[in-house]
Amino acid sequence: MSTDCNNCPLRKLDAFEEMSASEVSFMERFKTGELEAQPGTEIMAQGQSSTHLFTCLRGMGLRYKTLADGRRQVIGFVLPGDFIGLQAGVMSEMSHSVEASTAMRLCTFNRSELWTLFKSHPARAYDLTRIAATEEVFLGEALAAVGQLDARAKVSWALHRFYTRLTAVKQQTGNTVPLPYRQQDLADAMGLSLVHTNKTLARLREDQIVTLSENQLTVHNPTRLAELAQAEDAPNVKRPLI
Amino acid sequence: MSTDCNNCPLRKLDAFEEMSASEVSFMERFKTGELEAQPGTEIMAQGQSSTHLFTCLRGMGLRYKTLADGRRQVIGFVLPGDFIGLQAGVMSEMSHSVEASTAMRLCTFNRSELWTLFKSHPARAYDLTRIAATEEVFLGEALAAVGQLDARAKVSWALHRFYTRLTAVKQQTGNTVPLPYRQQDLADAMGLSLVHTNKTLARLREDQIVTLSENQLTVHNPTRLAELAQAEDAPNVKRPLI
DNA sequence: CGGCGCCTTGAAAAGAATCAAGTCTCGTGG
DNA sequence: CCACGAGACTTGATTCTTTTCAAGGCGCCG
Repeated sequence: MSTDCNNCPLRKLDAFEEMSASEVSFMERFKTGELEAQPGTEIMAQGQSSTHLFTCLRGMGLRYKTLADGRRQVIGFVLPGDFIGLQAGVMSEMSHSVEASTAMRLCTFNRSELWTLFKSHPARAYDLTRIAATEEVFLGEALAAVGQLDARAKVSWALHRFYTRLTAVKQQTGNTVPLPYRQQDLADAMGLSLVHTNKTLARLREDQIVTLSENQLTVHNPTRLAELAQAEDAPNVKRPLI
Repeated sequence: MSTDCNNCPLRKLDAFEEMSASEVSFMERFKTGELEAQPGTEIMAQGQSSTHLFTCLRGMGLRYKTLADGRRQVIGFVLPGDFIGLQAGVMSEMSHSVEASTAMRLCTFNRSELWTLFKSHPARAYDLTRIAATEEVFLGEALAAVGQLDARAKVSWALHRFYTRLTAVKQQTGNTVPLPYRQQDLADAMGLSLVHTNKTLARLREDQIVTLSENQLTVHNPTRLAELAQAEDAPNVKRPLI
């Protein structure tokens, strides 16, 4: 039932770093099990603590914050290989919620073991810090996109980022990837209204840049999309997997 | 000339955690010196690596990203106690630049010693991760503000956050704090135009909420400001100091 | 004195939000 | 088997927030 860390399908991917045998065996002990989350399930709740931490093994989700007035800001998309709950792990509580958009399979860890990880496996602790720093970079880019770009560029940015990340974990077939989010999710991610997001998507489709339908994103013109998104070409470095 | 970590003026503040004697002595060794940065100096540059990491001891600065089209997004404000260069430390390069707005005094550390820190001082490594996670929380809130609030709330949010943070490190006198940033900086932080930011500030002044002039921010009505900013009252936890 | 950087203010233009229907699909229950 | 309703996606019309354009003021320094 549960996947052995030795045979972790993610770690084989180019996107992730290799791990020494002793590290793998530590991860094997660190991992307490697996969890299947149904679409729509809230995996972690804003303001709550959690005894468990997760790594997304399969499926996709959404990170979001709920504001005092009820508005929602989508903070990011959870894709295979993403770590969930770092904040709950090292701080008192989560600053955002995490929800499953598709069915998701999660590796589970005990928060209480996190300190053991720091004490006995500094390399893994270092990796955790890198994951946090990577997340910070990501959020900085999102902030720049939401703050500075116009609607067309914002939507392009979100789709480009999503396409790039999903391609890195080999979820694409040709130039199309699954995209299990609603337009409302996209709108909430980029700070746009649903209506305007929809019209912007229609224009991108007319211009033969991307097509978004039936939970599938097809990129017809990757170059143009990257231009519109003002994408900074990341020097495709491998990232750690917890 | 250089401040002894034993007598660090910051660590005495309520905002920061205590540190054991052995930790202090490690920090003393970890710290390689101090640096005085003049206003306008670029302390770290986006896309560059750095052999040094810093903690801000005195003064204030600005983190920002420059986009492909030349626009600028201010990512955050650097205040006393803030760590600078975590990304350069654990990743190949910085994703944003850091600039001094006032004269700044910086504690300097060697990037090459960072790994020693992880190996020999797991508690300090844990603290570093918490700092990264805190930054992530911060950016998430900024993203929500920029994405969801209207101009008035955005400006209120920025001022409220600034006032709150600066008060925590005891830089206020009465209800006024120094604010060494230009309106353009504020505008770039919240994704607004300079003109609109200016008009919004004028309205907040008319409404007797805050006054911003001559590099001083005076908060006349803190309650109303927090309301407008939709501030989530943080459970004033102490944060680690590196 | 002149120029430069920053703040301020008014008017016009544009971009995005809101309002208001209407379509399509899919699952449910009569 | 079909009517029904919910949820997501579309589209047009209108409103309004925010940007852009333009110009003037003020303080400071060479």
